[in-house]
Amino acid sequence: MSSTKEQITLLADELMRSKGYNAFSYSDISKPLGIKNAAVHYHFPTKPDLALEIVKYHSDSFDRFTERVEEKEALSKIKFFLNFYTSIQLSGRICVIGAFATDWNAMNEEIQHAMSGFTSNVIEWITFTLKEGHSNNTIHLSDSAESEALSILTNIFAATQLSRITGSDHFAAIKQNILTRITH
Amino acid sequence: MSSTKEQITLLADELMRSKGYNAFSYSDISKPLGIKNAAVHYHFPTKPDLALEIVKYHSDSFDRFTERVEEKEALSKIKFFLNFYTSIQLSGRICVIGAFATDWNAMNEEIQHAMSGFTSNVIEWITFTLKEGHSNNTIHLSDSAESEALSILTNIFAATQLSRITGSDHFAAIKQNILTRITH
DNA sequence: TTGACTACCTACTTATCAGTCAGTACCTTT
DNA sequence: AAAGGTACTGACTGATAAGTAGGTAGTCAA
Repeated sequence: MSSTKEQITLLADELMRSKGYNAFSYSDISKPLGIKNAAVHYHFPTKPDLALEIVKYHSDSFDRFTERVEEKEALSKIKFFLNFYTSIQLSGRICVIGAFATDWNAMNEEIQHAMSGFTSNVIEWITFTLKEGHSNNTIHLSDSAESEALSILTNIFAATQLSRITGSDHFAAIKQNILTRITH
Repeated sequence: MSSTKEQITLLADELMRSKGYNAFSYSDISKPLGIKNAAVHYHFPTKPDLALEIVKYHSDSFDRFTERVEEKEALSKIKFFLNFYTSIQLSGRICVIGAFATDWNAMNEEIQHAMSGFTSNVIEWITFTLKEGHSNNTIHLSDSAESEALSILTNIFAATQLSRITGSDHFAAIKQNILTRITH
């Protein structure tokens, strides 16, 4: 049902987050989809165009996520957010933030700008949600909401990276540590 | 004073951690050093050989670091460790753990094994140091030493990545958050 | 002083990369 | 039925990638 353009985006995202931006080629996309390289270039003239689409895809996904959980309790929202990273970890991928950060200096300004905006949105959402939970006594904060948000975000996205190297037990431990910190 | 081999290793490490493993070529190394591509291949026949040397370099550096701070107080050791990451952040690089994690599935088993060993050593050292500080009441722990170690490590190495995207203020906030947590 | 070794260089190969362009089949719309 | 747009394919190109073969200058030990 999904269009070729969507299939390309999804596969490129998968490749980007499993091997890295410069480790996959247009052939790695065209071959599994049974199309030609030129077809990929038709939808995304250059590789940076494709990278930009990946950022937009994550941006849209995150927006839809925040809408889906909007009516839930603050602590529940954070748990859903962390569970989303569990699914990333289980599929052997890493968070898009870490993937782009590594190749940052190989990216153009447009992509950097889009990634900055997306990442800021994520930080703002966590910060706001922590404040929300703090104000109704369901979430404990021992530092400013933004500092705690930054701490949680770096913990969980780096956990997807670290668990690649040292195993999934470490992901679980880090996730649990976050929950212990904000609920104790 | 430093040999060509050392210069190659240092530059490759710099490139790896600023652009990513697959974004630099042997030409990016040979040109700035005023040597030919073949000279780089003489010291490191293949690119994986070069990547392995980078891991060994960080492994050795970390061993020397732990020896240097051996006689210091536990909290001081952690502060030196975090300050090391500040210098990484200031030079615009990212931690080698994050750099290899992103390109993990593009690395061979030998490199993965070396990185796993190195990363485990880092985790063990932090864990041991936290226990040391906890036993003489200079470091506060609200979870197991290993979980706290994993949390601190992911915080600080992801902070070098995140600050690329959203600015160095976030690095400072995350670093401060770690210190607040273990000293409060 | 001969022979081996180290640390290169010159010149090359093969593969793959991103990207291009002319052409075409198949819809719509008019 | 003609015209135009969409979504491709086939057949390229030029650049660059990693890697190699063969030669050479300098060092050093016997």
